[in-house]
Amino acid sequence: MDLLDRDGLTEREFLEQYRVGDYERPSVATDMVIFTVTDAEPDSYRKLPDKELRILLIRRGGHPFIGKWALPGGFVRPDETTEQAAARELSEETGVDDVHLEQLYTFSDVGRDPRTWVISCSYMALINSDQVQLQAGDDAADVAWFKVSYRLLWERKELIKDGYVKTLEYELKLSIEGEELTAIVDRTVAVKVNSTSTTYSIVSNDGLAFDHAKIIACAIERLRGKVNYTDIALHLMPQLFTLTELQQVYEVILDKELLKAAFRRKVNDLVVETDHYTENAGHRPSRLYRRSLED
Amino acid sequence: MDLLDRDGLTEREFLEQYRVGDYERPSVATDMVIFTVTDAEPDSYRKLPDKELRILLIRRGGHPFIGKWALPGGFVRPDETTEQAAARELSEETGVDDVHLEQLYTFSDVGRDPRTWVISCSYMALINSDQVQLQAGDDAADVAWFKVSYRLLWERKELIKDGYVKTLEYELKLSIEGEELTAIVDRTVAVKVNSTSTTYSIVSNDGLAFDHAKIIACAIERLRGKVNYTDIALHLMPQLFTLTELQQVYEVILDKELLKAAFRRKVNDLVVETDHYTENAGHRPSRLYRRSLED
DNA sequence: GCAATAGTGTCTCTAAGACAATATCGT
DNA sequence: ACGATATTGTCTTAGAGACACTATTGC
Repeated sequence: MDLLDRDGLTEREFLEQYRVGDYERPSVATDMVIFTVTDAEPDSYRKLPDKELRILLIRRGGHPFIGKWALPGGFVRPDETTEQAAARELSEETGVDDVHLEQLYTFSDVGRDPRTWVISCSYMALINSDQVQLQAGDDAADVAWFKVSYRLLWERKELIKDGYVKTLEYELKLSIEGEELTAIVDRTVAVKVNSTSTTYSIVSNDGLAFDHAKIIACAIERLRGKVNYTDIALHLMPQLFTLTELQQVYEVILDKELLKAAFRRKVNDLVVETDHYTENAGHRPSRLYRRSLED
Repeated sequence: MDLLDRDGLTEREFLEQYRVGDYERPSVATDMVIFTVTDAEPDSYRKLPDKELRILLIRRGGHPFIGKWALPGGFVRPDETTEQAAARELSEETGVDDVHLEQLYTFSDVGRDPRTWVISCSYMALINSDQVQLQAGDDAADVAWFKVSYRLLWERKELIKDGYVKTLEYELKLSIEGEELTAIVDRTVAVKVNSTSTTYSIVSNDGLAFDHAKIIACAIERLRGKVNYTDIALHLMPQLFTLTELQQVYEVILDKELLKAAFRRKVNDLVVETDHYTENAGHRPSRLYRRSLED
């Protein structure tokens, strides 16, 4: 049963004598887009607070991109998977480990890291604000939860030979008290007879390190897509929540308003009602729900 | 504007003196799942041929996994992206370059390659049988287009503390004249209060190298998912095709029968009718369509 | 009572499922 | 004429969008 290769070696013999060639290898890192939802300050008494979608960024303390903000991340070790590396980073950075974690995309543009050849496998994590202590950082001047806004600025469709090219330009705005980062990201879809390809490019970028504006854009689009056909948004909710709060989270993710009746029908199977209600709200109390673990 | 780091260096100075550390780096490869559709031999005169979904595999000529079949792939070079590496492999292997190419997932299980630490960024390509010459290989005894079948064998749901674990077991069968490879792949979805995670594992595997059964399963699931809400299947069609042929392609991908009337309504916006018809079919001729380049 | 939110009812419109009826070729 | 496929029609059902109406609290 032991097959021999051209040199007459068995597989075991081959592996014993195997030496890693000295061709060049990249560093492989993971970068994480960690989302959570927070409450804004309510405008007036008895009004419900607005929800805000936020992601965690870290200010770089060394070159390259010193002083710029970057996604949390780090290099993958030989004894772990990229997913384990991402979970490790997440735990180090936020102290949380039971979260929704999902691989996004692997970025490998030549020159994306000016130091050396680095390929980044990006992940998205969703945390509810119960789990993580915001602003509580110790030396936290260099770690912050930025409010996210991602809006389509314009789109253009250009006909070419055997197809067309469609360009969508988005503005990504990340803000905290006293600081605002803005990046413009293009998504270009080239449709030809036999192929369709999509590429992202950074048009301008103020304050974000590396190609992280692309990674964040990619994460937001994934999140927006999945919100519509999965229960992914429930990972951003605390244990108990009202349907209005859930709807606000959907709205802040999708950046558009939803109809109440239709929304409640839609999420009906994703949640379970409890016997608890909100109190002292200045208006009619609301039933509290929890995530359904059925299906 | 030139910020200095702790050592008093500007970014330029830092990059000039930067040396790659000697911590371990992985090799990064791309593996490609290349799909196409072929016609089976028709049973009788005047019957339409059935469609078959196929992928390209290469028989390994050296250790490890000598004699087993593997996905085409190769290592990524420092001057190219993973996508360019995939396109290069595809072109070398099939001679085709204007195809639908899409990143799937990055696999990094420890020990997935017995030689050394290899992380694989997998891609899926869709080509139509017009573009590639099947069976035409020169030294093609070691390259073959395997017919694909991927079926759910059973599913189980087990309740655990704070959630449940759902396991779906699939049989992946790859066959050519005189050879059949079978792998059993489990997809396990663990749903807990704060997290949902999905993992694939290979239960048994007869004839496929590395973890390629997982990669193929991942590709088929992506293809099945996208067929329902994109025009991705049209990349498997020749320039001109009948709606019945298109329906057969959908059916062989999804492994289930569709209703004709509903199917035609659904794909109506994805195709454009032409003035051509099939001829000499032994029955009523069918209008030929082409892929729509609108939307 | 009033402001604000909670929760439900219903009409319409669209898309999908199911099935049937008719059309048109090659032999 | 017959076998096989092509193409269209329509009834039903499910879901989303739109909008309106009633309910309930704290102040």
